[in-house]
Amino acid sequence: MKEPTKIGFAKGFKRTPQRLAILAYLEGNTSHPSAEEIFHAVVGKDRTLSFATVYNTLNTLSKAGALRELTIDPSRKRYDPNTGAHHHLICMSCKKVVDVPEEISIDLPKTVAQNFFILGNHVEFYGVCPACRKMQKNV
Amino acid sequence: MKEPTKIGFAKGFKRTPQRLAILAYLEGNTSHPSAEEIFHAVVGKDRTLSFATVYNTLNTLSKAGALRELTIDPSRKRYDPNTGAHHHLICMSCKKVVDVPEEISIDLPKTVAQNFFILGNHVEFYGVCPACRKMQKNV
DNA sequence: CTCTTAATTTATACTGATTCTAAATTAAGA
DNA sequence: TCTTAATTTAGAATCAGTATAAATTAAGAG
Repeated sequence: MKEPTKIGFAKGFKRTPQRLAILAYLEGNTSHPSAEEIFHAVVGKDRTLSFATVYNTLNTLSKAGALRELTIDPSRKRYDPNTGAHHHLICMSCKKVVDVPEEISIDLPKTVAQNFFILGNHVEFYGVCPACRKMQKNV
Repeated sequence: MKEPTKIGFAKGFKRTPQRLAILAYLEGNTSHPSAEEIFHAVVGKDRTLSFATVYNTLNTLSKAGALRELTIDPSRKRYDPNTGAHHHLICMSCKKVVDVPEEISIDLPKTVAQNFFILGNHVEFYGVCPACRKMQKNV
């Protein structure tokens, strides 16, 4: 009598080949892919996959809390299967996004918090990745 | 021989009524408006304003560093005339965005920073604003 | 003040991301 | 094996934002 460990396997969710392929691609993925990137990667495994299914699945997983929608890129959503508290390092040059696995606790003085009940935070660090640093030096 | 204090007034930039109206609306504005909100607010003052001009002006101001484009809202860009280092408090219920005027310095251990050259950070605090807290209690 | 010109505005067409719709398919469980 | 609700699908629709090209105009020269 095992509890299902993953969304998509929970009661009321069907174990479709499309979902399994998307989940397999996402599992442990740290590249913060967009819907389009997910579609292209997964359609290679499951030829029948449609774009609409990618969106459906991503929305279902997000609502179920099994996936985090990142609002980091001004032009599209990116998806992160790591739902634990962590942060991101963004290369301002090539736009690569890298995980910062630490939790960061920041205390805001009450005056600053303006009576908000604070539940969490997300830090985006902006910088230049090693590869881009090298490029810049060569120019 | 005054230096122009604002973008849009600098050499090579024309002082058009549309720009002046947009700048006037943005000046000191802490509501983090979207392009659409800006258009609606400003078209009331200057009937001739077009949507395209709003985008043109916002892009010009952003490139010139007089305006910050916020990537906070998954569905559209928001604009912040406060270009100094600060952070944001986001109500998860009503989506209101409030400024956190403090600078926050976070040191990342080298191992975590993965050799990125870090230039800055932006913290999003997620919480529930006072108004929404009251609502929730009443439900 | 008038002229010239490059910057700007505008309407409109277009793109790209995402959502919606409605019909066809299918996993799951009786 | 059957039934049914969940899912997939193609394609249309929507929405934010960008591109285009013609018309307008601010600004500086004379």
